[in-house]
Amino acid sequence: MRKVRVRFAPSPTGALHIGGVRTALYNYLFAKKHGGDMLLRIEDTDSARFVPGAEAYIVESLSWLGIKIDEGVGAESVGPHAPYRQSERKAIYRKYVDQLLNDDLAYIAFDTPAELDAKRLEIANFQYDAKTRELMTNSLTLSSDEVENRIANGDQYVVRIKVAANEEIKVQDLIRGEVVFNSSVIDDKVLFKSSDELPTYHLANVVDDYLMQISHVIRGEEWLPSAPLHVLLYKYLGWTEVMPQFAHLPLLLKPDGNGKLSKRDGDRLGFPVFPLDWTDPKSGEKSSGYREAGYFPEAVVNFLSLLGWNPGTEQEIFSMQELIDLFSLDRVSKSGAKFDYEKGKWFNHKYLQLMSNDEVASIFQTILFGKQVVADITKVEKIVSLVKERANFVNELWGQSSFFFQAPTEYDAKTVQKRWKTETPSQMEELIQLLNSIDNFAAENAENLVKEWIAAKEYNMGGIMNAFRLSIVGEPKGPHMFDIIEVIGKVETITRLQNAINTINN
RNA sequence: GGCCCAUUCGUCUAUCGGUUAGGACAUCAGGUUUUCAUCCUGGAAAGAGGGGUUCGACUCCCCUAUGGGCUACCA
Repeated sequence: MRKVRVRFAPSPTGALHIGGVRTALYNYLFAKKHGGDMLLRIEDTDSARFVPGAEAYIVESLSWLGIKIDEGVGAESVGPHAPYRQSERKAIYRKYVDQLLNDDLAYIAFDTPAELDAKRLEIANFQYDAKTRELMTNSLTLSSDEVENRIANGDQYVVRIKVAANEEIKVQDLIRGEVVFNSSVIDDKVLFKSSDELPTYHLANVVDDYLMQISHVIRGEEWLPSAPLHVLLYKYLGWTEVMPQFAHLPLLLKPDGNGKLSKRDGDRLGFPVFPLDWTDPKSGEKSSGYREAGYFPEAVVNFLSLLGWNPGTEQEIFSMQELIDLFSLDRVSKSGAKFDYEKGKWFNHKYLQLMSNDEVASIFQTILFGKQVVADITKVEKIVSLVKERANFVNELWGQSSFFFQAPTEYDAKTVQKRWKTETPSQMEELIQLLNSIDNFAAENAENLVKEWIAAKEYNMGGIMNAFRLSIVGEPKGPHMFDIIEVIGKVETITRLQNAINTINN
């Protein structure tokens, strides 16, 4: 059995889409499951669409997510098939173009884009193929002298594959089974263009997969229609024996309505569709990423892994290693999955709860620094333990705990109206007296003493506690009152109570 | 238009001919928390339609419908 070698082969045309991330993830899981290699190859044969920074973005994204590249761009050691950028492999492809030309399996065509457009207008559903190639300007209709003259003359040309009419082409897909195409629906695709001496995607992809000994091609479903062309290329080049196995993944769809998930959906519905923040170098347009939105990479990986695959059990939370152990292409679903952002948040919530308080505290502390809040790490850790379960993201912790660090500057009007009665100020004065006399401010002790006082005075428990909370927090929210005052301490507690008495209703 | 792929609760999905069609997210109702949130318990919620095949179809086949992808000198 052949060594498993898979590749992720994006084009550096912008930020890596979350669907692409999932494709990379599935490739990675499959490779690691079978002890194989994961390659990263950059498919930049279209210089017009090249975007600076996109490649670095892709590498950083995969690294953040914990998808390790064994070979190619971004790998620790580049590998035996370098270079792994197609633009740097220019010299390699020409040989195979010539081979196809010599074997009469491809031909040279001179039709300009304008002429092709004209043909499309002239003939409805025009396709450059066995039926129409005789009508066009190419090496099949021109004399060989004429062809040579034109090339010598500097005329631009392309090399097209010569697809035979009406033959069955079978694609074996690991997810979908056998898919049969009729060769007549495939056009004579351009394989190479003289303008930049570069192959197009199809040829470069097949040649590189062959040379890099790729065993499995795992890619998005949008490639299924061109799979028969690729099968044909393997056949024409004499490589059928080592042709990789194909697996076409279902697409990620819009959360609402229909269609492929796009950047616009993220903007419209308010969630990231990219792993990392990205600013388009040309337009300056910004897109938000999962990392900066506060997601843990493990949560994103877990979430994406289950969008189109599941192990058949009711387990929901998986480490990368568990995913590797469990992954199997025959458990990948066939139909597209609508992107359910709410579930993504839930995954992050789960991972936040799983993370230890000191880990969360150290992340939270950097957020606190950004807010000019300096706090001892043990105090931050204690606060994290009290509010962590309320949050989906570390960056939500501030909203849940700011009152630990800052006294309220205003008091929620509705709560004041509801909880601050005429007798409240004098009760709070009494509470101050009581708290002042307590030496052990640990939550349990303070709670017992305060409750005893309330009972002895026959005060209303809710009336006291809610006014107390309003004084300390400023709003009707937050964890257990006595946990809060234990953290902020006696002096601060009394200060806040006094401040509330002085401020509210004045 | 043509070709290809797909179709189970609102969403992600389990089921690989015989099940009260299961789980999760979201939602609703109770409970806990004298706050808010969390959490716990429970409820509602699905086989696109029509034909076959079969003792028996969500499951296999065909048709229809719907959705999606592709249809460039882009990937």
